[in-house]
Amino acid sequence: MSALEGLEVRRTTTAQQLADGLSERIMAGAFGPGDRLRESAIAAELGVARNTIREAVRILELTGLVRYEVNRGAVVIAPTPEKVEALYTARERLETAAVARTPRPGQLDAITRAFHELEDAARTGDPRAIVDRDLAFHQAVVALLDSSRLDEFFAAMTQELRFYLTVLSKSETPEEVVAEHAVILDAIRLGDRDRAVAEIRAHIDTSVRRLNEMLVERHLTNKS
Amino acid sequence: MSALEGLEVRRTTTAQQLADGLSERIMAGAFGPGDRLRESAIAAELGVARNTIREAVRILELTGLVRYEVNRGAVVIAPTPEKVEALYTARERLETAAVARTPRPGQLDAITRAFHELEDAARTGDPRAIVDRDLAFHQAVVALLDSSRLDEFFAAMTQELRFYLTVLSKSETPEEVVAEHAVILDAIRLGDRDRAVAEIRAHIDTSVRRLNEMLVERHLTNKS
DNA sequence: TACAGTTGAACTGTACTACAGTTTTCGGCA
DNA sequence: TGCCGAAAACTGTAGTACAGTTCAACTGTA
Repeated sequence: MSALEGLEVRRTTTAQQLADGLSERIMAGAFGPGDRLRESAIAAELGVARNTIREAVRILELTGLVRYEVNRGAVVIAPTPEKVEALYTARERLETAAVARTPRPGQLDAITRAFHELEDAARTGDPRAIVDRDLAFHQAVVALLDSSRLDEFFAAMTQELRFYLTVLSKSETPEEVVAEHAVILDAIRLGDRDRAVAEIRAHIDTSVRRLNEMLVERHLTNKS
Repeated sequence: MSALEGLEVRRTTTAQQLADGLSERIMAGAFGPGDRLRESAIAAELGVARNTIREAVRILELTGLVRYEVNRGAVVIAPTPEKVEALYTARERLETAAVARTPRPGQLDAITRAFHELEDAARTGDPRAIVDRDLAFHQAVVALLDSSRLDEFFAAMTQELRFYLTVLSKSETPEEVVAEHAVILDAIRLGDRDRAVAEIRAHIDTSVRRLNEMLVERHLTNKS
């Protein structure tokens, strides 16, 4: 079997590929929040039929990056204070529940590794990479819950959040980011559950506050 | 604004209506787990175009009741021991995290109310109603987490679970169901978090075990 | 100048047709 | 019985068409 290791045929559809591609573009900011995805335009530009684009966008909808409005088609989600709040509340519940559990050794290692990768990213200073590692760290924390379904759910939220962060072009020095996560990791490693919970809370609190500030700011500049 | 309360025009598409209808049929058992939803057949029967059915099924996919397989189209999800396990694990994590929190008065009332409705349903003996109230009780418990996103996530899982239960035609006397939930409610009302967590665990444990037994049974009878 | 009403272009939602490539079925063959 | 290959059934995609909706520019009016 090893001679055929990794060999695989196409096993995907045009619509799926389009969905992936569109997802990337949206994440990269090619479409802003609230923008409509015009089917005919996209179809023409990419040389595919409109119904294929429609399928692709429906697939995209699964990831939560766009939603359909009747007679307006697919619209890129837009962050609002309420949505950000709801997202972070869910995160807080999951992450605090996670750190309240006794970690298995492998899980601790995974979190520690995630932290070190965050440090590495911070050194390079690439904001995009930092955000990625930041979210990966939290994903590793949620993995403490030992639930694949919750892992998936969190991953979906992460995707949404990453988009918001991209849109709002986060501001925070890499050192601060690392420091904030270091205390969380510390508490987890020491087995100090209460402190871990408190640190997670504090971390999420400042995050949501900062995000909302950026939101108002963006709103104001958009008005002008 | 109250003069226009509840007023709303049609605001829905054919595909959405079809999705709702199909969802009902699937839940009612018109399509068994693993069954394919054949587009042309459905389209012809309902007198709509095939791409409209396709859209409807994509919408259905959002609820998790079907998933797409390349070149096989939409397939109704089927319970497997692994899936049931994963589903219940996620439930356990959420519900135990929920009862570990201090409930607001309104929340306690909601749970109590849900319990009484479960009792009422148990008296009628209608299995379908009992399952509905059972799940509603747990939804009320998860609401303790105060997170709309988690409420939605749990609701989606509930939908999936309800389907599994329908398929496997659950066996358990109404009295047992009520008794199991009564102890949970009790623990919550008394503010005894540890016991609440333990009761939730026990409840979910027996549930998953019973479901898996029914799964094996079904598997065996299907083989014959 | 501000504003309500009208109009037309741009789009979405849906239908229908077509066809290549895949899967499934089914009858025969060993 | 179990395997094999051809036919049938079905999915994925393309392309066209059109009614109904949305939106923005235009018009006339106060």
